[in-house]
Amino acid sequence: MAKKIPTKDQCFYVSGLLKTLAHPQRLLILCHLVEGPRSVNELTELTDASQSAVSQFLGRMKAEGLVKSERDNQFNNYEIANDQIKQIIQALDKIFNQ
Amino acid sequence: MAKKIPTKDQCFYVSGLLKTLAHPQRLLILCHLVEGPRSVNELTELTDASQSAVSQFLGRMKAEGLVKSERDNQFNNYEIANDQIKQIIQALDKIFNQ
DNA sequence: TTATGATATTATAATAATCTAATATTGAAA
DNA sequence: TTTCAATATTAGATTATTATAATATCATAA
Repeated sequence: MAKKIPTKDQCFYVSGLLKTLAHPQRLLILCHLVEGPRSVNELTELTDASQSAVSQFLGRMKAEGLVKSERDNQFNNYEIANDQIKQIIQALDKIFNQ
Repeated sequence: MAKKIPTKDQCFYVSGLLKTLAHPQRLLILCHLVEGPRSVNELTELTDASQSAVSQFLGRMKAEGLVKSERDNQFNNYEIANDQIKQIIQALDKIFNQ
């Protein structure tokens, strides 16, 4: 069977996701989130970005559907939004980390 | 065994690659190149970008090591530079195209 | 209440990316 | 040698992205 080349719409959609992934600290945050939910504070400590920056990263990734969050009183715990995102991170890990 | 979180250096490197991938027409070009080498003209016809834009896309992707090119007289045939790049495209295809 | 820790928002300056138009190069063919 | 097709380069205006600083919100504890 012949390979299917993606449509322009698909390329727009996927490249939009990649654009959000394509930032060193957002990517690092997502790698951590693959391990499980983390609070903003935890993620701030795990990266070397400021609290404001991390909150903005998470806000953008949430707006674009890469992560979701659940409030636990003062804490806001973020996690990977869906399996496609998890699969991208895992695929990148497999390709570059072995 | 515990999962390995990438180092900052790895995140910089991979996010740099992703940044170059994260463009609808560059991504489409790469999807075509997975099928085999293509000339600049062919790629210009397969996308709806101008010849100048396609040449610039290819130039950037070549500079960043995503593609390589081989001149065949007047033609310049581009292809995927290495297996890691091919694997990224194929992984994305698997995740989003099925 | 007041204070405090956790998080979000806003504004802004600096930088980077993008597209287009114009022009240059290069090899082959006439 | 002139022409033409294929490709590359350059310059510029426009727009997007980024990091930082300052401030706001909001829940809890004192």
